[in-house]
This record gives sequence, structure tokens and C-alpha cells, in this order.
Amino acid sequence: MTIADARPFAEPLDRLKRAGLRPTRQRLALTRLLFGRGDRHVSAEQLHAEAKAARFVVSLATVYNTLNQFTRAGLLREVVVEAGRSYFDTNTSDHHHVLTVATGSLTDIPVGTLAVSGVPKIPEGLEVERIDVVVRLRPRV
Amino acid sequence: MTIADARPFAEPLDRLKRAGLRPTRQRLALTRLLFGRGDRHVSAEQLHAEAKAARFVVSLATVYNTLNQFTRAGLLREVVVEAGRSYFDTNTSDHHHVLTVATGSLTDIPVGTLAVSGVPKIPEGLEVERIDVVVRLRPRV
DNA sequence: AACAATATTAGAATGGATCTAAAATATCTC
DNA sequence: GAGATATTTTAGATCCATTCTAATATTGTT
Ligand SMILES: [Mn+2]
Ligand SMILES: [Mn+2]
Ligand SMILES: [Zn+2]
Ligand SMILES: [Zn+2]
Repeated sequence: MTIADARPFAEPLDRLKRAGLRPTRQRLALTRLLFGRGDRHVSAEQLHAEAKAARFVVSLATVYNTLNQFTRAGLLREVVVEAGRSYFDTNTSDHHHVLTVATGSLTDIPVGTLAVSGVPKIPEGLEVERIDVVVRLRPRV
Repeated sequence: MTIADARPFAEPLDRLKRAGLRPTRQRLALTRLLFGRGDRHVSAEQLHAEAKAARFVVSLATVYNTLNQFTRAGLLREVVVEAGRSYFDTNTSDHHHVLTVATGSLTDIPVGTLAVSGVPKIPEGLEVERIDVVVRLRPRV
């Protein structure tokens, strides 16, 4: 067991500090909710509701600010699955997703499982930032 | 040259009729704009502006209605690349996309070029509806 | 403690998308 | 073609996720 395992919040907070974000009460509470229980895919509204349920009142504006700052700092990844709603993913590794359209539930495909081949030549001056793969599921007919 | 080549609007309109949609003036005009010049990826706002520029005034509500009806009828495919905006794709074949994030421009990857392997087992009662792949490009550092 | 920098917040504003319900148009029946 | 019926179009209202504003609060520094 490493020190990181024993203090699961230490690493994100270190990265926060390195990103120039002060460890405020709000950011600490949201960090605990986000990173306290394994990989998650949450919307801003969901996280806001969770904070309220945990008796930690934080404004929706701060939830959005924090999620966007964390994303810019590389602590989170934004996943867009349908127009008008985005999920924030605590798993920032290079992985892909399965979306059950009917329920809106999003799950990870383990890293290294799914592979993409035959990516076309990229125009001069540009490079691949990321490849997003979403496997969309529907009820079997 | 086949008859379909000579009458490029005939096929979409036939499909429209088969889908139970009356060929109204608005739907005809939008069909011409959508399918008149090769594969396209347009937003509702864009199409609305194009109609206005072509001196065919149509309400934004009708543009949305039409795009959604066409999508349900299989004439168009909806592509979600960023939260808050969706594109309608006149290419309904099984293909993938390259997104230049900085400009928002979306281009097709030719069918058969890009391949996805290692899709995980799908839970009982569900099946793959579609696999969306978006190659996101950024300026080279 | 004093000060400057940064963060939080309520509420307003934005913008894409959908809804409403009344007027217009298309199709059907005779 | 006339009249009846079904569908479509439309302006404007409404929705809803997200961002913005600008006033207040907290944080880090000296
Ligand atoms: Mn964002
Ligand atoms: Mn839609
Ligand atoms: Zn994920
Ligand atoms: Zn396409």
C-alpha cells in the first residue's frame, strides 16, 4: 500500500495547488465527493444535489466553476454524450465509454480493451488531442 | 448516369412520403438546401440562416421540426460534438468524424477507413445501436 | 491586523431547443 | 371543385443547462 493509497485526497489536492487553485472549503468538499469513491461520471446538477444531501451547501455557480477548473487542471475529463448535457469523468486515463441511451448511464471501457485503427492523416499544423469513442446501446429488438 | 443521379431530390422525397411526411413547400426548400450539394454537417441555426439568405423565409421552429422529423425518418443523422450544439449530418452511412475543436468544423472519415475493435460484451437485452468516434484535433504545440 | 488577491454567491442573462395554440395549408371525400 | 378533415407552420412563450455579473466573503501575505 503506497502513501497515495492511504491518503486518497492528497494527490488531487497537490495537483490543485500546482494548478494554482487554493484549497478552499468548497473545493475540498467537492473533491471528497468526486474522488472519494472510485471512478464517477457526474453532471453539475448531480454533484450539487449530492453536496446538499451531505449537508454541505455550495452554490451551483461554484459547482460549475470548480468542475471547469478541475477539468482545465486535468483532474477531470468532460464527456459529451448528448447535446445540452455534459458529464464530468473522474477517470482521466485514455479510455472510452458505453452509453445506455434509454437510461443515460455512462460506463467506462477499461483502458487497452478497445482500439481504434485507421485514423486518417492529420492536416499540417494540427494534432490529435483525443479520440472519443461512445458505444451506444439500445434495447434489443 | 442513373435516374436517381438525374433527379437528386426524388429519393429523399420518396423516403419522406414513405415516412408519412407531406411534401410541403418548407420541407421541399429545406431538402434542397440539405441534400443539394453533397454531404453536409449543419446546425439548425445555420440551416435557418441559409434559408433566409436564399430568400426562403421559414420559421426556426419549422427548421427544428423538419430536422428532427428527417432524423427520425433516417434521412439525417444527429452528431453531438459539444454540449449545447448538435449537427445534422446528411451522410447517414456508418462513418466517423474529425472535429477541429478551434473552428468547430466537422468532417467525415470515409467509410471503411477507421475501425474499432475490442468492443466489450453487451449486457443481455441490449444491443449496439451505433458506435460514435470523434477524432478531436488541436493546433500543434 | 492590514492589505491584496482570489473565491463564492445570488440572481440575471444567455442560447439552443422545445412547446403552445392559433392560423395556414395539404389531403381526402364526395 | 367544394367542403370536411388532418397535418403543418408559425410567433412567441417557455424551458433548462450553463455562463456571467458584480457584490460579498475568504484566503494568503506582510
Ligand atoms: Mn465546459
Ligand atoms: Mn433532437
Ligand atoms: Zn469514463
Ligand atoms: Zn458525417
